[in-house]
Amino acid sequence: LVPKTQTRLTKQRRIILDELCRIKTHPTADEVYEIVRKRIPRISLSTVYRNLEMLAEQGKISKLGIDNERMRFDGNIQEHSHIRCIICGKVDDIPIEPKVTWDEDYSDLGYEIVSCNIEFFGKCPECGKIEPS
Amino acid sequence: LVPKTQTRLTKQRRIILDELCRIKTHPTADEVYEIVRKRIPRISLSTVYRNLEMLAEQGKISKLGIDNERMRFDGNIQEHSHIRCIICGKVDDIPIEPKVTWDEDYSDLGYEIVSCNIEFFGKCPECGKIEPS
DNA sequence: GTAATTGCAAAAATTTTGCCTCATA
DNA sequence: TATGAGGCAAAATTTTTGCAATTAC
Repeated sequence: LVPKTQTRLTKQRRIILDELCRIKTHPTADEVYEIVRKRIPRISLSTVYRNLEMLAEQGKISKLGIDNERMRFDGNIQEHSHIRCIICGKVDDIPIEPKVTWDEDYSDLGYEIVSCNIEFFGKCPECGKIEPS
Repeated sequence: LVPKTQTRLTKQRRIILDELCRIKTHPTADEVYEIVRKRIPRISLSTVYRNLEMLAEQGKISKLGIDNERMRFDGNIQEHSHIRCIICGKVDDIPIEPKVTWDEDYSDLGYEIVSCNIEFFGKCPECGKIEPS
């Protein structure tokens, strides 16, 4: 059995979540720190990191991009998508480009859309064997 | 006029590109360093970084994920996609989920596909004004 | 009261830069 | 031979960790 450890709603945690839900941008840890510091001047950056991590684990916030991402390089410059193993982090190529369509008119976003990238997530053959769903 | 600066094909650059095209994985800079080191034992990690950067700029290799990505957090846990400005890096929400379809049968990848993420790239209203295409 | 959490400082991990030497074109 | 590029070491940047003090429950 896993000893269930309670989580306490500290002022720091509450305010970090509160601010993150309020703002429309997608701040980095450092930016969250600067925002929260206006309400808790003595908060430390490591508290921000720890709480962002915990809130994301609990599904109360989400992370953009890939967890612990370091830049990866690809010698194949043909257009192709990737699939990333959610267990071991391995990245493989997907040979055929999927199609992306949307019904909504995105023009009022004000963005000029240039391209899009699709990344799949799944369990690779090895990890699927070890941890069957 | 921009003084065109020539690029030289050094042994280091040639071998980095060669190895990156050979392997099917998508190594980090550090992993490229370890691979290339078998052929050029005295190469330095900074040379690897510099060349990966240059090769990517020249379009001879590509980078997975976002350039200079730091982890970003989002207080909105509704499923939604994002669009990232290719000029200033700002990330905005896209309200309606686009649809992804594919014709190919991906089952022989051996992956159990769990989800996929679509990220759009474009010019945000501000940057589109400054640098019209 | 107990143990989860904080703040601080130091360490770890990743990437970039300065500078002098080397070697490609 | 001129200058782009490399090697090395140091700096910069981002994230994690150890620990004593604090605080939510």
